[in-house]
Amino acid sequence: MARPKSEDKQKAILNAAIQEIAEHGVSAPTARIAKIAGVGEGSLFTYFSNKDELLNQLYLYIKEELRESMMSDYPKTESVQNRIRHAWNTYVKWGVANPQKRIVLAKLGMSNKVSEQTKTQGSEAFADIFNMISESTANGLLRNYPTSFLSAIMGSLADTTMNFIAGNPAQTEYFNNAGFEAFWSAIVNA
Amino acid sequence: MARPKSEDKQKAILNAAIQEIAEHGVSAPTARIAKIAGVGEGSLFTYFSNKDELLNQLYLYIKEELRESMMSDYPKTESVQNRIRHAWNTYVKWGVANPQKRIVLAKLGMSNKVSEQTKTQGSEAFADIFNMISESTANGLLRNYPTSFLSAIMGSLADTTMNFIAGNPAQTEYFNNAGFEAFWSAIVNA
Amino acid sequence: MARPKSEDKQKAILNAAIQEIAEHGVSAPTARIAKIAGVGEGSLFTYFSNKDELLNQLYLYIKEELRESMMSDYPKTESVQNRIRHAWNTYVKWGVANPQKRIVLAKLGMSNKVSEQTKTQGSEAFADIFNMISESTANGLLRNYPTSFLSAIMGSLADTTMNFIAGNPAQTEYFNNAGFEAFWSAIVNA
Amino acid sequence: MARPKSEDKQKAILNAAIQEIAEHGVSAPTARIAKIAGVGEGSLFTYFSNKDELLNQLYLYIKEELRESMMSDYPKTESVQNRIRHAWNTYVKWGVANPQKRIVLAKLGMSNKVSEQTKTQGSEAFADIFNMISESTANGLLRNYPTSFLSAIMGSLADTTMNFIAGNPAQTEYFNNAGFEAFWSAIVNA
DNA sequence: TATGAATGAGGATTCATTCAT
DNA sequence: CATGAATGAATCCTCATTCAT
Repeated sequence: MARPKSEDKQKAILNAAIQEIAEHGVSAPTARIAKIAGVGEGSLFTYFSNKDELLNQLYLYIKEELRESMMSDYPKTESVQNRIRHAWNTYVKWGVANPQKRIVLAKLGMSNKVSEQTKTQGSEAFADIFNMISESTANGLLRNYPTSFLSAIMGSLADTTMNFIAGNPAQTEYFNNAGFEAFWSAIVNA
Repeated sequence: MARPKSEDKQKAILNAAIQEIAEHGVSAPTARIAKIAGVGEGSLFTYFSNKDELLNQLYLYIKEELRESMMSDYPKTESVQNRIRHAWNTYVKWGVANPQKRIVLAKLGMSNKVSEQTKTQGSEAFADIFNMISESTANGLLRNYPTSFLSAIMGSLADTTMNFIAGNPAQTEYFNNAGFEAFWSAIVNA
Repeated sequence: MARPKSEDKQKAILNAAIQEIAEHGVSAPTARIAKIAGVGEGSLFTYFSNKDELLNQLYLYIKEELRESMMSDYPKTESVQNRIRHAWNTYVKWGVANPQKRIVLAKLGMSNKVSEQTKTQGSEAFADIFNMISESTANGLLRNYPTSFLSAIMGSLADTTMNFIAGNPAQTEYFNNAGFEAFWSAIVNA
Repeated sequence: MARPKSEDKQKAILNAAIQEIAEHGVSAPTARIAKIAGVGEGSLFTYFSNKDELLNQLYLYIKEELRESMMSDYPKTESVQNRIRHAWNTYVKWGVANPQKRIVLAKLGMSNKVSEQTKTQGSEAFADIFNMISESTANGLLRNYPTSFLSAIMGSLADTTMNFIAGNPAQTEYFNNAGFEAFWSAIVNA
């Protein structure tokens, strides 16, 4: 019986980690994360066996949230361009709405604490988008680049776009459109 | 803090820092950096007043090296497209030839140890390119986006390109061309 | 703290403690002991108010088991030499058969967690042997040393003997005899 | 140049460790050891890479001191019995004079932190005594037991003797003689 | 100026014990 | 009564920085 491991507390720790890591980097002390999460220093380790584990779980946690954001109302039946646009829009929207999570994802991605396996696992969530791009390459709509390259282009241009929106929130619409325009031109078969 | 006699030692420290930070991140101990540089761990602090200072100097050191690589044979008199292509090529070439420096630049860029001022100062070295893009926007060759946005697009697509080359050295030529093609399509006025 | 229903669980904990302490020392975590015992980590504290209490009880538990081993078929009516030989044999036999318990007894004996009172209490179980030696000293069979000294000599030589048997199980018989021979010569009145 | 690693400080740490471990066991905190040694908490780790290393070095340090005590005026040319008596006397004398070191040696010997290799190395210092016993066995003076068994008997009886002296300092002479008498009877060929 | 020993604040992690369930 | 989640004090160790040499 005993007290069951609370999912709330686990999430509180993950969210506290987001806050702290966004602000102070991957080296943010576990003690501070615990404090912000409102749990004891030791409790963090009942939910994550060690800091690395926390970092890896955090990476997947954010990726999963992003996936949900992008996939919840994914228009499977629409045209490819519309679907790509939808992916772009939802990604940018999420990034703008969750600047800390975006930063943390980037910091974790750079860190050698997050394993390749975790990164791979994180990417798998986006298989739908990957497949869509893959098909569009096959049918000649997009340039004949490796799908992973096209995906990476999307990621990097969307990130750049988000950075500019973050710096100029008033021009969210403008940069979102400009970014997509550039992106689309970059990948579409001429 | 007067400029110390040995400029060699200063560079040895910077280069050691590149090695260590590339491999172990910004948290690489100063003691290890000093050891690899072949100087005493205290000596590091006669060349850099503290670790943050070292990190900021390192950022500028690498940026400067990159600038030299890109600008040494910059074809001032050629067409804009050729100059942009030259910038792209030299950037990618440098990045491929100096994977550690590229990683370090990225890690330092993410870190909150490198000040905004330093980052700004690092960008100033690329004023020529910035200006060229600026002019090309004005004369209608490029899309009418803020120059900083166009520059950022270049940076992010070039980085993406380098990542793929790093993963597939045999296809250096292919990805360099594909990346540039995408980039050029992204920015050129339709 | 009222005597809990399950005496089995109490013993399970004591036996688990033997295992863990033999292998990892007195600092073996209560959580691990509980786990091996198959009880919740909190339950351990319903059987023993704290770790020190567990350690002290464990000391007595093993001593008591040893006493039973040595006394169950104690030949009260035989000659002194035979009785001493019987004590020696049963002690060595027990130690060889229960190497972990022997180690734990030694580790607990060294530890400052086990109180003097507990140690005294543990010795009282061997009053019969003590008395026998005492009488034998009085009637001139044994050297005129304090009984406690003679007892200690027996303990240390038996321990040494067991160590050698542990290292050379094939020569159990040999070392048992050699050890007793040395012991008897050491204490008998010349 | 810099400050040279002070041998004094190293010894201060070892001696502080003796004090603390004698009193509080192998789990004595490094911080407290450092404090008693009069050095910073961190300094301990410039002399010993970690606590285990400290423990192993401490074991050898004490063994070496014991060896010096026993060997400094070892009467190589005297009769075997005299030499054995000398070894016994100097051992007991050392143990009585250094009760803490004796306890620490015992505690370290029990601990799984001290490696077998260290223990072996610690024994090698007593090769002279070992050889003497070996020869005496060969020429029939001592019982025909393995030398290591005879050595162990000496160690255990001497330890027992020291324990009694520690408990009754006024009877040092008595127990020393009684102990040796028992020991000699135990090992000499009848 | 160069060195690396010295330092203590800081950080990850463990663990006996408590207490909600 | 049984459980194991919750806790924070305690512990080992690291590291930027200082300073004696």
